[in-house]
This record gives sequence, structure tokens and C-alpha cells, in this order.
Amino acid sequence: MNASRSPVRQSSVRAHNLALVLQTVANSADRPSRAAISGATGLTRATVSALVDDLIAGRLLTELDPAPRTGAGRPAAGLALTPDGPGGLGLEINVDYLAACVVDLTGVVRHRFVTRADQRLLPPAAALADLAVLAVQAREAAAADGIELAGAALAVPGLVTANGLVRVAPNLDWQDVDVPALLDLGLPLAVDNEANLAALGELRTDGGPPTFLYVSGEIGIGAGIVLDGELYRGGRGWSGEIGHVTVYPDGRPCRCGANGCLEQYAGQEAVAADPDLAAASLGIALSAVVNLLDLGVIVLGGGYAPEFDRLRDGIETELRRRVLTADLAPVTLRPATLGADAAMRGAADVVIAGVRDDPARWLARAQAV
Amino acid sequence: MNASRSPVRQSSVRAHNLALVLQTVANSADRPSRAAISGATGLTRATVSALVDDLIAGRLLTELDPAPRTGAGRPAAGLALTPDGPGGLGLEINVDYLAACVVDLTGVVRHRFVTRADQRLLPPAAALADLAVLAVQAREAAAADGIELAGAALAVPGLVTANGLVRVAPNLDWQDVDVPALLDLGLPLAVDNEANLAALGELRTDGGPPTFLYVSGEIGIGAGIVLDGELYRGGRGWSGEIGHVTVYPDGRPCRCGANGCLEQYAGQEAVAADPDLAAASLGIALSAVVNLLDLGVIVLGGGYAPEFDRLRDGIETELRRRVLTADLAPVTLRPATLGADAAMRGAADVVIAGVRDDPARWLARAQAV
DNA sequence: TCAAATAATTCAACCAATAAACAAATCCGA
DNA sequence: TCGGATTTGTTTATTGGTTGAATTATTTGA
Repeated sequence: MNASRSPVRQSSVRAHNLALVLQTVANSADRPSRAAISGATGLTRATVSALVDDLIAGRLLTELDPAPRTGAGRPAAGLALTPDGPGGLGLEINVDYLAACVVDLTGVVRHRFVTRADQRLLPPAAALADLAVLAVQAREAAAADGIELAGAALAVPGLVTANGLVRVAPNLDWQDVDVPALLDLGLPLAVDNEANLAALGELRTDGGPPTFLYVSGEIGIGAGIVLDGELYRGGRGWSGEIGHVTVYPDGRPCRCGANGCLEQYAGQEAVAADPDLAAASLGIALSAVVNLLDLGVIVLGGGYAPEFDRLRDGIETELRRRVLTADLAPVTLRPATLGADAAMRGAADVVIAGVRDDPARWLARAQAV
Repeated sequence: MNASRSPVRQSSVRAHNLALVLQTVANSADRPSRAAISGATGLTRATVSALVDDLIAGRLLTELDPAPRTGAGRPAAGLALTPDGPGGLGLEINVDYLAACVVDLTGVVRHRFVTRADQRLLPPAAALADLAVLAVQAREAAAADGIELAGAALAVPGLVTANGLVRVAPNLDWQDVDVPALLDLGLPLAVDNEANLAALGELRTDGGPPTFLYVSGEIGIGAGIVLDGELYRGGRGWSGEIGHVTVYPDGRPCRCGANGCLEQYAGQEAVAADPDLAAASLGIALSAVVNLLDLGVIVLGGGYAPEFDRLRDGIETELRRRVLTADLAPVTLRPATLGADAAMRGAADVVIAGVRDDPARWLARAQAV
């Protein structure tokens, strides 16, 4: 509802419409013609043609054979995202591995690199130096495919501020690590919480609902909240700490100092020890989330995904009992579709989503080079 | 991040910039000149002049004496919102009263009408007919001031869908009431939950933070979630049901069928019976909200506002203990600044916010008439 | 072989913002 | 008291971008 606080000039109109055309192609199942785009967007064919010319010149779209059609008339030229345009570099650092991947504009993972090693034994700078090695490998592999990286995003299991500072990452034993200062790849770098990025990865999975909660159960429990297709990061970027939602006010002591946090009842160890208790506890906490945010879909990821069948009933029982609107509108529970790579995939997706959402910036950059 | 799915034409540019200028005036403490607006927005003076001419012609802005200034130069003409342009009609229906108010474009309450009567004794159609009488009075009073109502909004203590259908309002004993069908005022009518609208009322209060939780404690407990200056309504419009967040999983049975809902420990009766228990319970539930959404400000309204001093310590104790990021960033607790009228004020504010956020639509309508 | 149909491009017109010059109204200093 | 400095607001030519209509291109089908 709030109009954004910046003036709009004609060039903004073009930027917006470039994004509109590019997204129309991206969301289209077939390979749409210029005329089809015109119909879908409401822009005239003349305008679409001009915009498409720019997008082709900037290596974001390519012309292909059209989708087959019956009847008379000049055949259309099919348009699709280029697999050899800009790409995204997804990075992940976790307790026992480092990973990097290259995703092209169409969303396909083109390259994937993993190094297994216990990151808790290294100081942050050393771990990030190792990660930089992977990043360079990834960039070279991408360049060999004709892909230029538009940026990078790093998934970290911890609290991250908007400017990339990792305040706390308990399982890595990190505190106040200024990642952008230590990891200079010569690329724009975003840093975010792993659950947030995994949630975004899940969102890009085709047909993903635009509003859902992604819950990732590892040693700790994190959640990514996606509202209307956008990740909600919270006032200071620290949303989704569902692991420390109180389930039993006078329950087990938690490492955070409080009692009865969900983490103590549905963390990795607790799930193994007593799946029923974990499911019930998770159900109680998730009911709170649904009552507050009215989410229709909950995705269980991370360590929860393989345990999904064992947890489902217990969770749903509590949801039915404790969600006020349970009989008015159902809550769907489903396992994550991406596996262990979810956060890294999500990170790469964030980068290419940045290009798809603002192609004008990419075109201007490509122009300058 | 998601570009909206509609094309942008030149007229959209004008619509956006009209809104930008109008909001700049609205948010300005003094009475800004065209040059000042130009400086604040980044638009050129020429453009601002043209936009201001339109806004003055549409009776949204007026020229006044400028704010005093020292130094050389031609004196500026001060601009301000017109008190006699479009206004908003705020309506409220609650257990024991009906209310209506007229708020002008500057946010001042110009007229206020209240009828005390137990609404549970009447069928919904009769209650809404009584409300329509108040609405007509309000409109006539507004017309006498030269105010034309741009629309109306109604606050209801219950679950409301996006198209104005009241699914359940337990304390009114309403079920599936199609309000827009029963209440035709010849004006655009929005219907929303009272806590949502009260939260928006609190937002418009000058200096209100753009991200906060508004909690309203009456017989039930509702909450309005405001994220980045926008009310978050949830996937189906039923967010904010904090009253049914579980505090003690095996605790007191609730009328909703579950056990240990917050409502049983911090509802109106519970607060009276045991304020300490109410505060602790509220603290536990609010900690969950903060952990999930990372909100920095919580506003206590409705029946909680007068009890604020008695509840504060108990709530803050739990917040400190249970919010993971409590030592990284504080959570501020404060009482609501609007009193019993909060929801009705918020309703009227929603209407005028609609005009301020999209003045082009109002200008087009005024033109057509 | 030609008419109908559909796709894409070209071109003049229009809308809105910009930049720069200009007019208006005040202050201030000699 | 007068003229320059200063700031506000308007005028005018230019530019960027979309539109709509006309035009060109390419196919199907009678």
C-alpha cells in the first residue's frame, strides 16, 4: 500500500517493463512469442518487441523454434531464458562441509563443488579462504560454459545482519564475523541465514505456494517465513528463530538460558530419542505460527524431511487441535523437495532472481563492461 | 522484490509521483514549499509544480502562508493537506456499542457518533441497519463541513475474509454474515478485524514504528501485525490470533477446544483475577512472536492499556528470558496511545490512507463527478 | 494461386519528466 | 534608495518511452 519513497522517471518505466517481460517468459511453461507476451502483460506488441530486443542484446533471452501451433498465420519466434547468460553463485558453509554451485538463468544447476571438513576446527578467516578456493573453481567452470556470474550469496547457520555481518553462529563457534570483508570474490555478495535461503530455494521450486513456512531441523531449528512470495526477514533480519519458541514453560533447560524451548524437544537428538514427543512439540509450536500468521503450507526440511512420515501424524494432531481456523481452512504439511543442497540452491536462486527482477541493472552493467 | 504483474504506462508514472508528492507533504512537520518537496523527493521543481497544480485542483492540497524562513529570496508558498477535501468514514460494531466517525484528510476526527446497546440481542441485519443510521448522520455532518466521504471501513471483532464476509464473530454471536450485502452506504466499504484496524490506527499515530505488534486484550485477545508499515493479514486474512497460541500445553481448557490457550490466562477475566499470571503468560506468547518475527516494538491496547503498569514487569521478565536475540536488540513495550476509539479511528485512517496512497484515483473520480 | 490469418516491425503522435532559461519577490549592503 | 544576490516558481524546448495504426513478413487453406 505504501508507495515507495523514490521518484519515478521514464527510465523506471522501462526497467519495470523489462522485468515484466522477462518474468513473463520465465513463468511461462512453453516458449512464448512476442505476441503471447503482449497478450499476457497488456503491453502492446510494439513495446514488447522493443523490450525483447534489449533483452536479447543483453543475453538474457534467446529466440528458439516456437511452441507448435495449428492454423494459418506467420509462425511465431519462441522466446526463452538463455542458459549461457548471467548465472548465480550459491555458497554454503556448514558444520562439516563447504559447498558452492553455479546456477544458470533458467534455474539449472550447472556445477557443484563440495569439500567435507569440520569447520569448527578452523578460524573463520581460514574457513572463508577455503570457500574462496571453491568459488574460484566454480567461476572458472562457469566461464567455460559462457556463464558470467552476476553475484554470489552465502548461506550461514546463524544470525546475519543486513550488511552481511554474522553476529552469532553457535554451531560454527562464530561470533561477529564480517564475512564481506573476509571473502572478496570481486562479485556482489549477499550473506543470509541458511533457513531463509533454503525457504527461498523451496519457493522457486515450480508450483511452490507464495506463502509458507519452511522449517529446518538440524542441531538447532530454524525457519524461513515466506509471505506473498517474499522472504520476511524481520525488523533486524533475525526472524524465524522457531527453535526458541517456548513449548513447555517450565520444561527442559536450553542452552539459550530459557526453559522449554522447542529445540530441546524437536532438535536432532530429540527426534532420534522420541519422535512422538518431537512431533507433538513441533505441532504445538507450529500451531502458534499458524495462529499468528495464517499460513496454509508448512514445509519440513533439513533433518525433518527424511523423518517426515514418522512426524506427520503427531504434528497434524496438534495442528487440528490448536489452530483456531483449522476447520475453516486446512494447513498442508509437506516435506521439502530439495535435499541437503536446499540452502546453497536457494542462495544461487537469490542471485538469479535479482537479475530476473531487475534486468535493467544487469543490462546497464553488461553495457558498461 | 517481486515486480508487480501489471504493465506500467506513462500515466502510472504520474500516479506514482502524485502519491509521492502528497505523502511528502503529509509526512512533513511544517508546510513545505514546492522547492522543499523537490529537494525531498528528487523530482525537479518544474515537475513538482505541475503535480501540485493537479493536487490543488483536486482539493487535496491547499496553499497557505509558508513556514517562516530567514535570508534572502522570494518567499515560498506553503502547502498542506486540505481539511475540507475527501474524508474517511470509520465504523465499528462491538458487543455493547455501535460507533461512527469522520476523519478528514489531515487525520483530524471531525465528527463522532456512538450508540450504546447490546448488539448480541439483535440479528446481524438489524445491527447493521442501526449502524447505517449512524453512517447517514456522519455523512450529513461531513457534508456540512464540505467533506466528501471517499469510503468507509468497518471494524468487527471476528474473522473477516478479504471480500468482507464475517466468518465468525464469537462475542457478537455472528456467523457467515455478508456485511457488504447488508450495509449499502453507496460508498466503497472495507470490513476488517478490529485488532487489525486498531493496529493501523496506532501506525498512523505520528512517529509510530513501521514494524510492530499490536495486542488488544478484551474478552478475547487479538493482535494486528504491522510489517514495514503494512498490515500483514495472512494467507486468508486470519492472522493475529494470538489468543489461541498455546502457553501451557496441558493447561486450562479453552472454548476453542484446545488446552492452555493464552486467552485462558490473559483474557479480561484472567487479568482481573491474577495479573501476575496474565503478565507471565502474555510474556511467553509474545516471546514466541518476537522469536518468529523479530519485532522491536509491542503495543498493548484494548483492555491491556489501562493495566499497562501492572503487566509490564511480568511481561518483560519473560521477554528477556525467552527471546533469543534479547541482548542483541531490545524489545520495547508500550501502551496504545489511542483509547477505546482505536479500531474506529484506524478504520477511518484506512480510508484516507487509500486516498493518500493513490491520489490519482481520487482525482479521476472527482473529475468524473 | 490467392485470400485469410497471424506475427513482428515501422512510424507518427502523445504523455510526462528534465534541464535550462526566465520571471517574481524578497533580503542586504553600499 | 537602489542594485545585486538569492531563492521560489514558471515557461519552453528536449528527451525517453508507450501507444495505435499502418505495413511487412510468413504461413495455412480453399
